[in-house]
Amino acid sequence: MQNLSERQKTLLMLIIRDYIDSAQPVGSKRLAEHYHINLSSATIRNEMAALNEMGYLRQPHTSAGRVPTEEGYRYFVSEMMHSAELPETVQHTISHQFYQSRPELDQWMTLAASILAAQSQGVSVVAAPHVETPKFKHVELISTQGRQVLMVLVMLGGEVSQQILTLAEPVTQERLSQSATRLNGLLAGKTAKAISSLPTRPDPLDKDILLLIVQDMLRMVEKSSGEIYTDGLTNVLTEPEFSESDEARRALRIFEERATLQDLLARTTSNSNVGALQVLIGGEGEYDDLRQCSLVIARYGVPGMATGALGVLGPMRMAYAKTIPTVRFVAGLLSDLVSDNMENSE
Amino acid sequence: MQNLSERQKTLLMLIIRDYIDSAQPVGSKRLAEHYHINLSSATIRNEMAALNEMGYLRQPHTSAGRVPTEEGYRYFVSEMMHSAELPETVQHTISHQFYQSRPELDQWMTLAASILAAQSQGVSVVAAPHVETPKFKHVELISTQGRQVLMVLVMLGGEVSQQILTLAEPVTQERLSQSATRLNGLLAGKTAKAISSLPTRPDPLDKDILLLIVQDMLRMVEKSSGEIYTDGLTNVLTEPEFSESDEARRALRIFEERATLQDLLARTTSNSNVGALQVLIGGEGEYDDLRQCSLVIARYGVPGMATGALGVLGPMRMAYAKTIPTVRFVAGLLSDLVSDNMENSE
DNA sequence: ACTGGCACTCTCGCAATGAGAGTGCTAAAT
DNA sequence: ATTTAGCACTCTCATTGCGAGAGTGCCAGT
Repeated sequence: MQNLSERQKTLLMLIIRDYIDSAQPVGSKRLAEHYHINLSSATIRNEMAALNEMGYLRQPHTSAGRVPTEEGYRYFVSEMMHSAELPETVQHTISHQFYQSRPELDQWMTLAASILAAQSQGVSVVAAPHVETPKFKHVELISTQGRQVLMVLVMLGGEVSQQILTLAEPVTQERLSQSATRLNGLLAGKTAKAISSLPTRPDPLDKDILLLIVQDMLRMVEKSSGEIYTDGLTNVLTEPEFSESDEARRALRIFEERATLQDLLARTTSNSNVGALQVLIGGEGEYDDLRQCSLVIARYGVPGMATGALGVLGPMRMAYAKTIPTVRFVAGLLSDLVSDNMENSE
Repeated sequence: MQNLSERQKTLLMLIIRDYIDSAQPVGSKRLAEHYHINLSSATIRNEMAALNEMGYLRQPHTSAGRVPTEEGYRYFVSEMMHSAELPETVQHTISHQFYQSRPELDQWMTLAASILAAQSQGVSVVAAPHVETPKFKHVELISTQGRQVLMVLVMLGGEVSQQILTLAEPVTQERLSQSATRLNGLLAGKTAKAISSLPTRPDPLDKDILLLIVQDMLRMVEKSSGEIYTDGLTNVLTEPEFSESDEARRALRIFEERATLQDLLARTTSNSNVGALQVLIGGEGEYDDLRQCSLVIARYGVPGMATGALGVLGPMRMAYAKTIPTVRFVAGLLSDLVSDNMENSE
């Protein structure tokens, strides 16, 4: 599979690059004319036939131009991966935006999503950093209305999670505060696991509330996984792939049901380390709805502490040359921000 | 403009109804055959010509069928408004879903959005109930990370609003809690206005923090306006209006920038009372991006206390007959839920 | 006041046609 | 042994022409 001659390689790269921004099958003549390679169209034809054979290209119909296959895109991406670097001016513009925004997670996530979408002309997804084994720092119980109580849980590292509890009967704010204070003393620095194995000695005062709270808190901490931000949905609607086939359009439904999206992002946790960038092309056989799409995705953050994921979804014919370095750069930037934040808090 | 004969009226209604679910210009012959009116196609033609003249119908090209104009839709809607009622079975199904969901605002909003989208096949928008002149109930300050503090503000009525503050320097949780306690005593039951006119007597201990907090809180309460939930974006992508012209597609951008969306919803505050249902057809000259769309919108809640808005956006050719009663019914349901909630808390 | 009939118009789908682009292969040239 | 020129062939796509179908407006007759 790696037995591509140097010439075949450059040719393949050229063809794919051309197809990516023309969206039309590219033929030998066009290639020979537009790019000044010192080769005749006939030679190119021969090489094309070879690339066809090897499975990197395919023809929509006999005697039309060539179009990259998934394999073709994979080769293209793996070749380009190393070389691609974001121009310094762009790097500066982006950094600038981050450092002049308010230093809040929420702002950063929104900004990251917006930058990724704008640069790549695709749909961006950013998952907030999340601590793998969160440790309890502080809890607050706030009565909002009748039997409803807002529980705000702060993890070591600053991650915040909240939930509304509906109690069996109204409880005053004073008693809630007392409970919270006791919990804070009891649970400081503990992980979810440590808490669950805590002796549940009956508490004469308000044990049922306490139990409920502990339970809910566990559930919350367990399932929590960085909040998800997206942007650029409308970008992709103008791409021919999406306005024609509604197969591609179905892919957008993913963005309405966050569940599969989280799934997709979670995938990167196991498969890759922070810094490594993955490109999923054509759903990789696993995600049927993404058969016509590509996903460029990366983890960011401080491994072992807090990590998140971010990426761009687009048509398979996406502008990898711009998207990949952008994703990589923004991931690096967020990693720095997260790690700065960590050190600050020690 | 109201000088429509009874026959013209029924004809117009029939034509529009037919066009709404066929999406194709409707002609006299087709009309005469499919619906057994005791009229010949020739007579219908005459009436159609009249309706054309009056501006309710128009022809895409000379001698094609007729298509409703905006005026036509307006007439259609205003006629149908009263009669339309949701079938009882559907009413029950919907109520059931609400009463068996967890009694949390967040759940209700999501559910409402999902029901509206599913019933109407359009894009739904639901704005959480919001108190016009919110009164302070409780504040909590929680240190999350370094200099960052999460401020959670609870209004009378149970509305919750939060914001992250970045202080000049780190402050311990104890001191934050003290400040919060003092604020709670000082501000209980006060409106934003009342707070702003409070004497800002310098506080020896931590006056700068206090000032900052009061300021930020005011800003927060001022600008806050019920959170917005949407659903069904993908519904509308299959409609011919959206997959063909990208003019319509541009309308969807509105859902990415929540600002204009809030604007749109806010419009209903001034224009209408709770219970009244508005139908904006073709953007009504004000919203250029919505020139091809219609918006069915209603306020819900308890006037003077907490109100919100909800609605459905779709192509001008939307299924009003289903959308309007659904919007009305869900608005009523949410009104009940909100008002129940109010009483509960007294 | 309605309807039947007629002439007319406009779209839409279908087939035919021809240009253009592309291919593969073979034979010549380097 | 590569590369190239040339040729025959294929397939798409845009254009054209044409007839069917649907629709209209109007006039004259019930």
